Amino acid sequence: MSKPSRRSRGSITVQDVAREAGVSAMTVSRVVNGGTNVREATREAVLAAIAKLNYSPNSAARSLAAGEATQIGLLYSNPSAAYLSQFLIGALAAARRAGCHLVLEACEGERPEEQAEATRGFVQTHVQGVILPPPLSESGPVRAELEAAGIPWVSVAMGLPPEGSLNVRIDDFAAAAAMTRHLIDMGHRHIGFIRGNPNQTSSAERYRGFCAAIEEAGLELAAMPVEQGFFTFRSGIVASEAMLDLPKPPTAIFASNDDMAAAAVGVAHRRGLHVPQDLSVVGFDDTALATTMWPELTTVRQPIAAMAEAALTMLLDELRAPVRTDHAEQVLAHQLIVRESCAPPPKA
Amino acid sequence: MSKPSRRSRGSITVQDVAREAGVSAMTVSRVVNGGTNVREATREAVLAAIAKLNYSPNSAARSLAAGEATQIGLLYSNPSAAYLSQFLIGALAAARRAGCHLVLEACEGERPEEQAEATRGFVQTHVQGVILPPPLSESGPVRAELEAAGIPWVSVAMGLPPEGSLNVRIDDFAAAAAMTRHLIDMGHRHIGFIRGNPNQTSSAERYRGFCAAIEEAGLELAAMPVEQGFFTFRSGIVASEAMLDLPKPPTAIFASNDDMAAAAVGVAHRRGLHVPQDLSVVGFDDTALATTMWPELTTVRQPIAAMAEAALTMLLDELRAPVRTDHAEQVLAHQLIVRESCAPPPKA
DNA sequence: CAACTTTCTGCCAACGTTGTCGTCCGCCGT
DNA sequence: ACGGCGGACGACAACGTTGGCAGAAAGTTG
Repeated sequence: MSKPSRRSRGSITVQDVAREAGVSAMTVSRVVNGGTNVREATREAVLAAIAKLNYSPNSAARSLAAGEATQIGLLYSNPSAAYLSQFLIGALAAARRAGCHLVLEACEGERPEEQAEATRGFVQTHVQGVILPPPLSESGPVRAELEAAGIPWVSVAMGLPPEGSLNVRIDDFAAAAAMTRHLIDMGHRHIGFIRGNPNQTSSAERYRGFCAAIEEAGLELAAMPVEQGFFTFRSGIVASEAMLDLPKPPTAIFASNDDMAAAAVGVAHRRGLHVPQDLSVVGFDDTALATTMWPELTTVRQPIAAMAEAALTMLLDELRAPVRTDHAEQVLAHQLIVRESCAPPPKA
Repeated sequence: MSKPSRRSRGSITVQDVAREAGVSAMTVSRVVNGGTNVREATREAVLAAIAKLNYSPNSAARSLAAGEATQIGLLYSNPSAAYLSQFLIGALAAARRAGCHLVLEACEGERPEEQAEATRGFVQTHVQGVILPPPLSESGPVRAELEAAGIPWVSVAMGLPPEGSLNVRIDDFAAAAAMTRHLIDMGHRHIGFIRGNPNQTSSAERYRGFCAAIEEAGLELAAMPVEQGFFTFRSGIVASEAMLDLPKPPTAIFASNDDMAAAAVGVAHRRGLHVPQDLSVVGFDDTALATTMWPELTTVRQPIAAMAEAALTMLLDELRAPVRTDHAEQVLAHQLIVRESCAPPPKA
């Protein structure tokens, strides 16, 4: 017997499967991927051999041979940690299936130069494509830098994506409208709205959704208190205080994200208002925060992990496409999550 | 000119660098990794060529040729989302440097069979090693399954790791003692403690640290209210209510994690107690929650990302070691984060 | 200066997979 | 019945890197 090889990992390869099934390695490969032009009997034999030997393809060899994109960038700034972890889970799952690596890069700064800088650091590491979760999906400097380097990117969760961009999102407008309708259906007629950070188009879309539902119900939009927030907990405190200081405070507050909703609940408690008996509060995003507060928050759930997966898949399709596809958009379904922070308004 | 190759990626390879530097590909490889036995002049020439051509090694080819471990499992259950995102960031960074893939698997269930099941699913995907963040780092079924399959693993953040295990952690005992001392230094003499989930040894260690600091200060341990919690927000509510219902409630509450501390703050607010004027509350972990509440939480920060990196590195060392190293342990530094939820006790 | 040791460096093969292209076989139409 | 055609499959090379070995260069000693 010849000594096998100096550095054999002893793992099962296509060759082993091919021998077992009595076919060639190429046929095994064909069965494993897609499997066009393989006779049914052959396929079954191969599948049986795979099962018997417990074969799993070597992803390194696969990437090498196929010459596929292997480094995908993910530029994150500081969305809520809960958002990021869900996002990473989805992206990782898709990346592993595709056999590519995720390259993370943090971009903490707000300033344009900082964002451009982080992006350049990225370009130099030879990533073939970039995924941009919010709020960076809307950052001008980042996109300009990628454009200049000729690197394709996918924006995630933009409210209103520009024409010709690759993006994955939910329908912020419809979700916000549905939430507003839920409040109206409960009997609220005086609803405060805390807007999101204006640097994201989803803020505007959510506000639009709110307005549309109000008018659709025949209520007077101008009578609704609206405060500007910035998606941060602190901005939520300021906005809610302003709202509750009004001569006629609202009976419900719709905050554009969970952090600000949590702030509203905190402010209400501090003023001796009970939630939801005295004041209903609802949020948006369904982050972990929504269930680590009391009462638990009624909110809108985005399928974050699924959005990340869709983004990565879209990006890989783009990279592997022989010709540049001009534009792709995917809108995933959101979900209204009803918990305990919302009740009919107190009797006047 | 000969047409290059049917599937040339046009990327820079070692060959290009070698040609540019006037050496062989092997020498380039040696310079890139470690660079033992290369003359200084040669090294410089190679580095110059690398810089000039902007070369970056192909990780797929590298993994393939070196035959290194490429699939590392990460079995996560449901620690706080903030914890997981930090953990993933650290693990991903290390994984990319090492050129290996992270395989995630969720393990939501509490029941032993569910945990064993999730682990088996893992074993079948041919992961070479597994990282176990808390609370799974202490799960008997998971570890038994891995042991049976002969897959090495690294436990992260166990309080008191067993002999002969690979693990990365902080000193929970010292951290809890330091936090307790901080409260005592502020003047508190009557401090309540909410214990963590008994399924994790870090809970016991944190409690030990608390006790040690109390006795060290000459206070009577038996006089301190202690309630059992389970690291969840809800368990924190129950524990804090019990504590504040006491005839002589404590002036400060030390919760074994941030979620339970947030619950304590919520309960206090609901009873009209101001934090920190009437009651000080401190937590442990420094998750995102600590800064999305009001007041912001004094807590202990674990270097989560660094722990994940250390765990992955340790695991790879283990896998590549020719002989099984018997035992490795790494204790990273924690940090006391002082914020606003803590003040001297009210005058009696 | 010769003989020997040590440090460097290059050639070849191998890692496990997929793309290309050619061959073979059977089926169909005429 | 024969030529053509297309589907199924295999042989071979290539992907970019690293390990083993051998040979060259440099340094050391008598």
